Amino acid sequence: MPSRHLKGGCFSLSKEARCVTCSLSSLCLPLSLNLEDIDQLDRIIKRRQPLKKGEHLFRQGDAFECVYAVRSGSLKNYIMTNEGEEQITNFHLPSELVGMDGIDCDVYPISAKALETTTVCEIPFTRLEALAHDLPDLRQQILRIMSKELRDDKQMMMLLSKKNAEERVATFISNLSQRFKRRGYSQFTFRLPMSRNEIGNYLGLAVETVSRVFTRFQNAELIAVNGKEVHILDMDQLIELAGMVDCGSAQPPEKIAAAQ
Amino acid sequence: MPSRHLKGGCFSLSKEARCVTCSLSSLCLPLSLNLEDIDQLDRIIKRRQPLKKGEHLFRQGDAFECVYAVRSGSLKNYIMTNEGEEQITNFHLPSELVGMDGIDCDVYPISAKALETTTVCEIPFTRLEALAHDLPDLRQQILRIMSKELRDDKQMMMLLSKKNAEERVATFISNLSQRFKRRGYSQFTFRLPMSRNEIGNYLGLAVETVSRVFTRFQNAELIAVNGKEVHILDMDQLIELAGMVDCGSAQPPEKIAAAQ
DNA sequence: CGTACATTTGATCCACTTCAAACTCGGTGG
DNA sequence: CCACCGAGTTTGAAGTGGATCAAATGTACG
Repeated sequence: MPSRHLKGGCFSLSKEARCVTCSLSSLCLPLSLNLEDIDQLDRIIKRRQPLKKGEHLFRQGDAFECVYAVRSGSLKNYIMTNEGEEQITNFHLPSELVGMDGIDCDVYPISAKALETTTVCEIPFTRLEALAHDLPDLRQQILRIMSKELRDDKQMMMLLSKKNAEERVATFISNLSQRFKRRGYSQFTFRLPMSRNEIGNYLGLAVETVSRVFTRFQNAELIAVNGKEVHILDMDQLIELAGMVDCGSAQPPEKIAAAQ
Repeated sequence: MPSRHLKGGCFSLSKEARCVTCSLSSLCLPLSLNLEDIDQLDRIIKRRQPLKKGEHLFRQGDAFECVYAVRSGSLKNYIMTNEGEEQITNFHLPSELVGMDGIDCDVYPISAKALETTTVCEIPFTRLEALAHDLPDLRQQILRIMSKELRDDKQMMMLLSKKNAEERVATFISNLSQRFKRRGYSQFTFRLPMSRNEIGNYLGLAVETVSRVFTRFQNAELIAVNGKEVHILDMDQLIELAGMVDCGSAQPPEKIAAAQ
């Protein structure tokens, strides 16, 4: 299989930290690259020390230099309103790419902060760009990732402008569930890495409203909640309640839309 | 004084319709390309017959084949909720690129419809991709355009989840004003290409609310409105009211964020 | 010049926010 | 080992911004 020799200088941390052996590679940047190309990508990626909960990966206004792939843990992205309050724009789970919206600025337009202990792969953007010059598949994958984020953003706009509180929370939970599933975790039982406050901020709701909807869902036996632990008891109804399916958010674009 | 006509750079269509002579090229895809490269880009671009008001450029679910640059007129993008109502996700003015969020689907995830008589440049995506293989500047420009859209989307999320009705409308008007200005039109006097209904849909407000805010602004002598004609009387206060500056939405990323 | 549609205005209603207070839980130090 | 603290969460009560309903006015266009 891998004809290439292991690159020199892989000690303690870096030993296992290679794209070829990474269980997330099929969801991440290396997708659709062949082994040699993955190896090239590997060489420009730095594995950083884990971030502790609450630490920033980067701050709005920092010089834009790298994009990052989450390896474990989770992050939130947020921007600041001019009154100084934060608006969370995204949560990131393992395999997801962070920082792509800084490409045409010299600085990151958003901040990224760890919700728990989190490890990331650091990818210097200029080197990624240079590599993409030679690897059409990598280029395409970058575009795919960005256009997927664009589509997710449109779904989020729809949520914020058309859905009521229950639909928002149902959408949020079922979306998380699908993402966990894709990453090999249970789709029915998981731990929310973010606080109620952060959920509310993200969904455009007051904390109290989020809390109330959680209890309502619990009473309706849709879910069972214990602090941050969530069990989904009735997935069908939850998705039904969520309203619209997040087409393309969880699954690759099969022939879903073809039916239309 | 009435707003000038949109001079997308064409009288008899195909003859004048070349990127090199197009007045929009500095805002559009050719930005930062040299003359030769522009010429190459030119060759893959098709100029279509103008769309009439209400016609679709493409529909959600159509096979994804091309991206489009608006040359004159304007478009709206929208997605359908599963109840069949539309959610407008964007309005597009001349020089703006449409359809990039379809890249990783086989189909367009949104619809694009003309708000008025509109001409576009049609760019077959596979050919664009092939060309981008040889032109790093073009590649970068594509990334820039997409990442700019990502940033605009985050701003929109902030608007939808944190701003009240007046702030939303003020943001909307001042944002349009800046975009018109960049394109060489008056920033103080312009014609809204969309209906009140569409504004409300886009901003997550009921039509009635939009209308009320317009009259309130008019009474406060912030703006003067006559149907779709808008005069901005007090730009400073309007921007003040809009709350947060759309950093990067209108201007290229100067050293705005550096101050932080 | 009249019909259909878009916009405006007024009156009422309601989902969510806000304010206030109790409760839970993980951690910490006496 | 347990009392205590503070942040996060839940619950209750009251207030409100914008939605909805209804109707009048304005406007485009065949």
